[in-house]
Amino acid sequence: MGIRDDAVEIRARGWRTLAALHGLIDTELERSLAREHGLSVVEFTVLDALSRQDGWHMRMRQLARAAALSSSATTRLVTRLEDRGLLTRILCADDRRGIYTELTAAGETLLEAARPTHDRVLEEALAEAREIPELAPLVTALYADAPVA
Amino acid sequence: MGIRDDAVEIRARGWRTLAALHGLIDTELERSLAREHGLSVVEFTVLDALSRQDGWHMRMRQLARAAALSSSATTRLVTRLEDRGLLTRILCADDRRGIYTELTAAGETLLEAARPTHDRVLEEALAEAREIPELAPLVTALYADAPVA
DNA sequence: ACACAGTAGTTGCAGACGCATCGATATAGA
DNA sequence: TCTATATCGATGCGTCTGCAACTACTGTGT
Repeated sequence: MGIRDDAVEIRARGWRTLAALHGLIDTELERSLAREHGLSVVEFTVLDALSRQDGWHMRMRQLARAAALSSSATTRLVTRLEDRGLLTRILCADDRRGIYTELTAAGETLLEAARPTHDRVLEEALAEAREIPELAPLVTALYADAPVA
Repeated sequence: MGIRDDAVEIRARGWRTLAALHGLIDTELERSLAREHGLSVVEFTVLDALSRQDGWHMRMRQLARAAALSSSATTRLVTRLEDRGLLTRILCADDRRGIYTELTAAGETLLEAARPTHDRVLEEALAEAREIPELAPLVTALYADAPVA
């Protein structure tokens, strides 16, 4: 058990910390967004990703990456949001295999309504995590990773 | 938009980074552990948590926390692993509501067999994440958070 | 022009999850 | 002591997920 095993253990510990912090935040966001706006975390993530996109449209595959979802899950997620009138599918003219998704006015409205909840709960969850010794350093690192200006 | 909004944006960005890194690692671990050992990430997490426990037993609720799972999911997860003979339920003598879970020899064996896969894929996933500009700083922070000695 | 490999998105299917609820036990208060 | 409240784990139910297979389209090489 030398340097090599240490590295393995450090990675494993880091991963456990990362997973624990992620789970904590995700769980609280899930509950609050669902209760107050009828949105899941991935749904919010997709709407948010679309709103931060130039021209407000993205292809399914980009969406899948942004939400860390499989393509099949993305299909159904987009279908759900489309059925609720929060976004629309737009056929790609140049590549007829592709499909663009774009936020509707209703989607934008709901997103902006949900954002305060999202931000508040995220802040609370991070504050809570800071009180847990194993998680505190990672929380600090998260703030430190902010862009320089 | 002053200091306050900056803080909100920094948190949101940090959360997106955290979620992206978690998703990347989780997806790769999931695939590899399933293919090579028939284990999901949470299943591995539970076996690993049990193996790092003094006396090798934990209560359901501790397990739920360690795996960031609801208590109902924990019940079914333990049932699955018990049915496969990887762990056993033990009634609590002092608190008859409680149930301890303990690794069996088979569980320990499978865990040790799966550990190399877990460690290797984790290393690969982190190396991959390091190549992605948005994720690289967080990966570095993960290593830096290692205990001093 | 044509076959072929690669990519985009959808669908069938089985498995896992969380919420709400429930029975059983523990603990605190009148 | 007896009742009220809280905690632990299990179960019914509806929803979401990934994998594998499929269709449709693109681009390359011959």
